[in-house]
Order: sequence, then C-alpha cells, then structure tokens
Amino acid sequence: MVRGLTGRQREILDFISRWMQEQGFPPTLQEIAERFRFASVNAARDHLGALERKGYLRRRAGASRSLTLEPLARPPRGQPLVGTVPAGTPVMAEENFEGYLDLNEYFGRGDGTFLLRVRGESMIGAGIHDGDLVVVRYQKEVAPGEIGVVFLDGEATVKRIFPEKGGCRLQPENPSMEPIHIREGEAEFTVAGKVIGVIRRL
Amino acid sequence: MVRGLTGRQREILDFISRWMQEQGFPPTLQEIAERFRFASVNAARDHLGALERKGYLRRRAGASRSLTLEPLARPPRGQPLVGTVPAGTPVMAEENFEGYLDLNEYFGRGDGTFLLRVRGESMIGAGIHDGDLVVVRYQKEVAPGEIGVVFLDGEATVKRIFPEKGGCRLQPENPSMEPIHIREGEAEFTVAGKVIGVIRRL
DNA sequence: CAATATACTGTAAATAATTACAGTAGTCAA
DNA sequence: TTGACTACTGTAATTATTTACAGTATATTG
Repeated sequence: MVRGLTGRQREILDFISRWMQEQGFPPTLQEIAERFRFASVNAARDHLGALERKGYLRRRAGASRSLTLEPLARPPRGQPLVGTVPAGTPVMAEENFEGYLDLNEYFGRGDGTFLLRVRGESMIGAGIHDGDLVVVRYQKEVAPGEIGVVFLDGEATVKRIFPEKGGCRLQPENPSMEPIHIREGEAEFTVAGKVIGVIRRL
Repeated sequence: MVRGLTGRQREILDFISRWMQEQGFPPTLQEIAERFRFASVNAARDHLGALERKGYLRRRAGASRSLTLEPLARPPRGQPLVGTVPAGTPVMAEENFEGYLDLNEYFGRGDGTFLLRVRGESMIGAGIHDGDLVVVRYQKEVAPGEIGVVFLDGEATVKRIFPEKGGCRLQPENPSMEPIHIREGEAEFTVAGKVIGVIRRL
C-alpha cells in the first residue's frame, strides 16, 4: 500500500505538511488548488486520492479539512541518532543513521517522571555532576543500591540508598564524602523517587 | 484579554483539546454541539466566541474547522522541571514547579545536532560513561580544550582536543589512558563536531 | 436594580467545501 | 497498442459549516 510518490505528489504532500505546521489545521481543496494555481479543485482532489491510496494520508469522507498525515509523512520529532560510525564514512551518511530519537519519550511518557537540577558533587563517581538534570521517576521506595532522590533535613539530595539494620545508609559517590546513616523514624526522611536518567548541557 | 474560564467553557476547551489530539484536526460547531447534546450549533458558537475573547483560541472567519488553541491552552510538551526543593514540601508541590522542559529543544532545535552513542570509558573523568548518548553539534573545528567527536583510524571517538605544534593532542579523561598525538596531515583525522550535551538512561 | 455575561433553543440564509461526472493529453508497462 | 496511471480543466450538484437574527432564563456585577 505504501508506494513511491511522483514529484508532483511530493510537492503537494510537502505543502500540506508545511501548512499544517504553520496553521495548525489542514488545508481545503481550494487552498491547495490556489497554491498550485490549479483551475479546478479536482486536480487537488485527485492528488489527495493518490496520496491516500499510497498510504501517506487519510481522509474522512464528506468532512472538510479532515485530512491527517500518516506517521510516514509526518516530520520526525526529536534528534537524529547515529550508530557506530565505521571507517571513513561521514557521520551523517545514511548507513550510520539509525532514526530519530524523541528525547521526551526516551525516559517514558507523561507518567510520573520529573526533572530535578542537582547541586553539589556528591555523586560525581556515578557521573552525576553539579548542575546536571536528573530524570526522576516518582516512587516511594527504591531497591537496595539504587540511586534515589531523598529528603533529608528539608532538602532534596541525590544518593545511593542501602538498607541497614534499623534504618538505611545514604552513600555518596565521592571519595571525599562520608556516608550518612539514618535511623528508622528519625528526622524527616522520605524517598521522592528513583533516578532513571541524567542530562547535562555543556 | 486572558481571563478565567467558567466550568462549562473549560469543558468545551478540554473537549477541543482532546479532539485535536485524537483526530489531528479541529472539530466543527456541529461536532461540539453533538458532544454536549446542544439542540443548536449556536450554543457551541457562543462558547467559541467566549473562548476566543478570553484568549484561549483563535478562529478564521468563514473557514470551517479553522480554530487553533493558543499556547496557553495547549497541553505542555516535555517533562516537568522541579527547582530547588525546600524544607518539607512535597516535590511536586506548586511552589517547586518551574515549568515544562522540552528536551528536544533543550539542546537547540533542528539545527545541525545529532546523537551518538559512546563506547568505552575514556572520558569518564568528564562524566561521560560507556553507553551514554552524547549530543553533538556538527562543526569542522572546536576551540582548544573542548570535547569533540573525532575520526581516528576509521572510528569515531570522543576526546578533549588541544592544538599542538604541528598537529594536535587528543586527551582522554581517564587516568589509565594516555593522550594521543596527531601530526598535521597524518592519518585520517577529522573533527565531526563538538559535544554539547550528555544523556544517560540508568 | 439595571446592565452585562452566561448558557442555551430555534429557524434560515449564506457561503465554504466536498463530491460527481465528463473530458483532454501525456507517460509508462505489458 | 491497450490499459492504467498521472495530471490536469470545467461545470454543477450536494453537503457541510458558518453566520445571522430573534428569543428565553439565570447569574453576576457595579
């Protein structure tokens, strides 16, 4: 069903794509015909028929401005991902291109995740530096040894969490810093979530 | 111009938002009226008028399905960003919420950037670990001491680049690895771009 | 308490947009 | 060289959709 497009068909498709990006809703047959100086709206209609038949868009019969582009024809969202780059080939060569990665979806969708800016160098050994953003999944507990966001004395910090007899240990990953021991029920101590990612802008 | 909505107006706005998400194009007055069991399309029209007057959407006179939601009324894109979290307050409390961060735009838009997966521990001192994704801006040269992606003997590697008399030095950030010295014109050596970010999924 | 906004019903006109049908000409594959 | 697809023109019917105007009833605000 998905077949190649003629030059003219691609022009039409590109126009629709751009229009939708700019206007926020699809064009009518008239508007397509005007853009391409067709004397008849049927020229536009024929093209839409071909594009639909070839799987690039969908229409709803009888409804105005009811066309939608199939994912195939939609501009990709996110950043291009390049895989292993072998001998001599230019980075962006097609062979190396693995697709587009949507960073908003890379760490799971709208579910309970949020970003938190990290202060201090306490987790530098785990590759989390001062100023980094950590991606946190909201959860009340974390498995032993996992990195979590915890509240301690009224401040949020990122540490590796280990259970201990009658409490737990917050382990920094920085040789110059000592672990913190928490006794059960002591102080205001809560786990806010698990760190599932790190983002840094240099 | 932007004022509060009544309950009914918010219902209508939410319906439009959901419809556009699902259908890819805006609803007609009829379709809104049907959803809310209005006996007259004018009920829907009145609501759109109110929503437009209050700055939540825009319409094009005389055109069908021509309404667009203003950014204010559009579902936010990206992950919620939480700032410094002070004493006792729950993480997701409003006071801590700083807005939504669109990760696809965090490293600059569609301009010449791409993602590359890093192999090896040679830049571990700079917080770049095996398996991390680096965000690379495509450019032919980098300033002295910046981290760049370079081609060396037919493989892409990430190193800190320093100019040297008659060539340059590729400096790993790993105490157990030695710097690599390149002489002018020697071997296949090219700079592919500058590393502007790091992304890690744990 | 008057003026204004909300939240609708109801009918009809006006216009926007899709659909149908009939052709012309050129290209392309079997 | 026949049949199918592309790429259009042209006219008209048929829906789809917006717009206009006239009301009703209930809140809300100054």
